[in-house]
Amino acid sequence: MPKYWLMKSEPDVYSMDMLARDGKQNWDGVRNYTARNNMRAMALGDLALFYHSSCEPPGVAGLMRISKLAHPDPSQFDPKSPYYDAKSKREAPRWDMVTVEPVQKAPTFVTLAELKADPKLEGMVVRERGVRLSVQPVTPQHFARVLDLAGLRLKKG
DNA sequence: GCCAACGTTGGC
DNA sequence: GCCAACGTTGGC
Repeated sequence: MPKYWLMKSEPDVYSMDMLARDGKQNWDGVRNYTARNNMRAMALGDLALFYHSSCEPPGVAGLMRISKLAHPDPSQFDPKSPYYDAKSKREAPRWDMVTVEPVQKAPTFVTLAELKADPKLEGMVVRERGVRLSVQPVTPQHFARVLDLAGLRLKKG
């Protein structure tokens, strides 16, 4: 059983289009323990919604797949990186990243306002005010509904 | 640009 | 181990 996720990125920094162009990307820079733990709970083949945050409008821009399990994020050891963490030791890395690959850009961008307006998406974490978790779990029901709104269709296995 | 809500840090 | 202060997230 695959699990489902939502992962936020500011599109100015990294967007769904860039992921589609790059083919795969290390999801680095996560510096929140809950978000990190969610990445550690991911399995190969898990699907994630690519969410654009801090932009107008915020919302779901596409679908991606986890292609490499959580492994240490090298930026934590790089003093020149904005994600540098002086307290993290190489023998005990504090921060992980996963590698993601694009599945498909959403034919229809689904805005946060639309997510909030949909009765079927009640309880979805991203809708909650003040919750700023950048890697969050999504229920299978919510996930299927968002794919529907986005015009995304999974190939039948 | 504002600022509420949050997570983290560090003094005690 | 409490909790105030601080820095950050992220919608608006």
